[in-house]
Amino acid sequence: MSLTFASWNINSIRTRAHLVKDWLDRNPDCTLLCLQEIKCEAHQFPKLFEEAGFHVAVAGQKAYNGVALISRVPLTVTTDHLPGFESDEARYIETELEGVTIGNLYLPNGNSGGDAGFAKKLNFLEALHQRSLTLQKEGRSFAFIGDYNVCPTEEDYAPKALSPDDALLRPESRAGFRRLLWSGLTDALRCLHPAGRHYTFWDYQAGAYQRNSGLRIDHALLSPRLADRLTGFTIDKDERGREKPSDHVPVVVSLS
DNA sequence: ATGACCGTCCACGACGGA
Repeated sequence: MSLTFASWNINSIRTRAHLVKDWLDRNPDCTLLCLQEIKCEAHQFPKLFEEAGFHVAVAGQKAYNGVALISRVPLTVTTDHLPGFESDEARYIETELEGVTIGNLYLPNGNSGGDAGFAKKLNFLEALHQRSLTLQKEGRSFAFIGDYNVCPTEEDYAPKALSPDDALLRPESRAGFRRLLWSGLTDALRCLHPAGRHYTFWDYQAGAYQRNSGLRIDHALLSPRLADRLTGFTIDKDERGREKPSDHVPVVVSLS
């Protein structure tokens, strides 16, 4: 049975609900959309999706962070936080869909809050690694999809788009991402495109999109049996050119 | 060479984002 799901850091769902609804209408094959940075509490999440027949699950908070699921089929939430990541911040929600566990994540950026802020980023990566081991031990097929705030290699950001000591590039951040790969997971984009620059984010400043000065920070990591079903990983770059866009674009995973 | 954006809130400036 085929399955298509997507991820999009929307940078405020209340500001961009119409863009999300338009996108869903133009992508009828996408069963589940994972959102990050909704920047609101559950009760503030726009009602138009449920009014249109979608199923919605929200892990929200005031002003910052927040993740949500919008589904064409009824939703079962397995957890609304990442086990082992001790924090009030709403950064993880997980569902099970057609026998596949899908973890929707928003990793801490790690540039603010000094050493403690960076440690929070590494703690999240380690908790995600533990989640990977747990799910594999349980024999489950799963995907971790979302905004990782990590450029895994030098090929994953435009020259000079970030300062060399940025938290998105730090060796410890990249080691945390590689540890997920070593646990057996497959980077969907690199599975299909082993080389080449494919960005998912362009800063609002300095005409970054027009200059294609972007980053690859939105990723989908797949468990082994799911990776065997991978048929497509699409970056919907055109969304960045719309009126009042998010700074991230949707990424879409297709499985056979 | 430099600066350049955006969304949120006990809102008109500070903070976080990346």
